[in-house]
Amino acid sequence: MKKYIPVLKNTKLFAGVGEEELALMLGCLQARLCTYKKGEYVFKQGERLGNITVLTEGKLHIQSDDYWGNRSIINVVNVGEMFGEAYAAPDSGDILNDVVAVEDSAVIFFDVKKILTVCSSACKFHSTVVQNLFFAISEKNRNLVRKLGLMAKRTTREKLISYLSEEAKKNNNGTFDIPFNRQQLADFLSVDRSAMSNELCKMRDEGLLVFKKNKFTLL
Amino acid sequence: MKKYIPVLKNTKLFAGVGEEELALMLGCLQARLCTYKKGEYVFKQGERLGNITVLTEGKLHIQSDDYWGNRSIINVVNVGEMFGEAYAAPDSGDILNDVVAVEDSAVIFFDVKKILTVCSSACKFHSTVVQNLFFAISEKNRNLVRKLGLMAKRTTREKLISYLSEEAKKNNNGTFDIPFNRQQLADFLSVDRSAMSNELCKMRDEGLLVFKKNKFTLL
DNA sequence: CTCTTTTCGTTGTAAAAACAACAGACTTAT
DNA sequence: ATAAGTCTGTTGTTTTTACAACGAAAAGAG
Repeated sequence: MKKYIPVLKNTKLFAGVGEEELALMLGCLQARLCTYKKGEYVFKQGERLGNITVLTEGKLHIQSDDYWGNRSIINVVNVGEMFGEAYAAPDSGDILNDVVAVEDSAVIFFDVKKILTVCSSACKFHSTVVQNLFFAISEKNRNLVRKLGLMAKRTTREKLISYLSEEAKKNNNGTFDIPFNRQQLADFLSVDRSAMSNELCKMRDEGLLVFKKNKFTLL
Repeated sequence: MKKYIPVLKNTKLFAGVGEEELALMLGCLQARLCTYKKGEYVFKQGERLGNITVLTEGKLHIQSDDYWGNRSIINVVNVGEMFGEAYAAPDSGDILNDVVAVEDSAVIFFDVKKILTVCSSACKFHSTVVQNLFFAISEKNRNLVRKLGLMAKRTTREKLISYLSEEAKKNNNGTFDIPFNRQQLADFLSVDRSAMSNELCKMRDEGLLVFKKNKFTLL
């Protein structure tokens, strides 16, 4: 687990905490490391959660499949990002989505109670972490609202334009890579893949954008 | 403002704080009361926010209108509920949605900094409020994910069934009132009103449910 | 390198939603 | 009580999406 300390140091959760303190806190917060092969589930819908988790290696999707097999990708978790923090409160109920590794991944679990309860001695950075946690969850909240704005768009084209514009803005560049293949992008936007592919090509033919595989350029 | 202390006492934000302490905290947290007539805006998209707010009277919608006039209702704020808490972090950026009074309303504003900074003396309940704030924002997070699940549904019928089922569960009763008229429900689900109305009537004719105005019964 | 599997674009058809327009029921204000 | 305005359901048309099926290109395995 030690080897991930440099990763943890750069997370939003542990912002402002030094490597030495971090090493101490790993014990204090009862950190556990688990690894997952591509395709394995970290959590499944309906489970209970008593942990806050940080992805230290790989990539995860937060998603759910409905009765008919339609998949909906809620969010992507990248290295250094946190997940499960919305279930930190004691009466949070079952988790609503699956969390699945889309690459070989490593996850560190922290005991929620240990984080929320101010500890006795060593960890003077404890209160920093609690505040970090609050800010991080606020940010996630804003991102969820942003995604809701995306999902509220009525047509596939509007969804694509909104999504790609945001990605361009995020990268400060009209050219950028998206973290999805076509099927995943369709699942993220909740549309049919072939219809989306069709619409993308129409937009390309109209001169709105160009793309090659996952690299897009807005014109 | 005093007259709203009983309301505040029952909010999730001030859970566990007595009325006397609350009276003190109002000053400590620099509470301000504002009232709004039906239809007035509390916040507009693009503004900055340095407050956490509690609705003490009336009803609000968090919504946004796109370029073509399509309205999307993100959420409803009822008496005793909080809003704006996702912008408590210092670098939260502009707010993404409008907040509008759908009834004559009263809102109490609290200074975010005063809440997050532990105060000197009187307010021994300060840390309670900070933890309440964290739990409340976690819950809102879960609700946003739930709404995303709704929006991910591909057809109007599926959206309706999901929404109405959740409302029934929330009320522990197959018969319940919804807080929307038809146009608002359509805006909440991001579908066309007439198409939705049509679908509702088809579902009624198929014997799935009955309704009269805002009162629905699932069968 | 060859074979297999996955990804992506393309097409045609069927289903669903958006849109527009309108009439009747219900509300609200005067 | 009347008139004006709003809300809701209904219908027909147009647009968009979903679905299914397939071939070519790309990626991965042996």
